[in-house]
Amino acid sequence: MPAPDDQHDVPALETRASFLLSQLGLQSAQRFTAALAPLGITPNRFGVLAHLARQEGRTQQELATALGLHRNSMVGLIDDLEARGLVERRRHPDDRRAYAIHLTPSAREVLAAGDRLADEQEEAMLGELSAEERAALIATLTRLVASAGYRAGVHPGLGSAH
Amino acid sequence: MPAPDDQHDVPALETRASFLLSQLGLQSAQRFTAALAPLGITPNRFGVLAHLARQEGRTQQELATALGLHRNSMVGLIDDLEARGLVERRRHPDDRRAYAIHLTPSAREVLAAGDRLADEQEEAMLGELSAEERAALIATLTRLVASAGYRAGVHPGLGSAH
DNA sequence: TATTGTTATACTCTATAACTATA
DNA sequence: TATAGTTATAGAGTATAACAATA
Repeated sequence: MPAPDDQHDVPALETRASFLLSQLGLQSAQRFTAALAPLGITPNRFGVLAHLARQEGRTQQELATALGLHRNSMVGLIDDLEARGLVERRRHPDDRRAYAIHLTPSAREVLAAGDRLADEQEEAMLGELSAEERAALIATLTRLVASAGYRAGVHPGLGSAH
Repeated sequence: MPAPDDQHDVPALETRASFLLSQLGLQSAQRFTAALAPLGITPNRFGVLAHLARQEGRTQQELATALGLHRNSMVGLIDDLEARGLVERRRHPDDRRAYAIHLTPSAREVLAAGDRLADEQEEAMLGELSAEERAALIATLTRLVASAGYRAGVHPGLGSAH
């Protein structure tokens, strides 16, 4: 049988930080998705709740802008969260076109539970590293995020900037 | 106007490595997608070519298994690459059910060009870091990938393991 | 005239099952 | 009976345009 012509002068993807980051980043997202599933929400929904928790009463448009997605997409996200009893659409006091989105007590429980799950995941992913290595990694990653021009805590996966 | 009730005792997503990795990883993937676009391929296709470059003549099934996706999905990928003149489906010498997939000279140019683009992206993303910081980052990420059980160079985004 | 929220539509990806031809 | 490749279909996710109510 003709042996396959092996060639080893090939792009070494696995030694590049950009590839490793992409690999680990997707893995991290997939794990978090699986961890949140029993709570009935996705990382996207969790991100909206977390953002709301910092300032309730925002309009859908404000939330969409803050999270970098289109207001059309926010409709479905809020529909979902409302159907699960995690947010309420109240009338906006100043603008009768807009809703003021508020968290329910149930949402605060979900946020706390998700936070615990994120802690467990952090432990599982970084378990091999020493405290110093963890600190160095987080410091470096934080610098890279800042230099990329992202606002802290805003994940690009929510939408692709409109 | 009623001030929104700010709350700052909230999950600190942005200080967790898992969140930062997810952010940077997706960013890295999006940049690479944009960089490869002028070449007419996506990171997925590039990954198939890169894998093929290490060992030509593989069957679609072997490629699918190696890259962690279903053979059904490989059909479309190979269709695409074949239509663009990047791979050829030759008859397999030992198994008349299977194809032996081979790269074209054009594919080797695409691989080289993509490799250059990946270098440029690495430079753009890590530009702020010193040589020591880069080395430390890559070493740490490599350990994390290994501990996660991935094979080097196999990206989980290609498919979700079947 | 511009903006908030909504709906409808289309397009991409992915997942699944079922079919054929070979083994 | 199992395997390689194919096809068809359905579902999730996302992007775009157009609409009604209000500013």
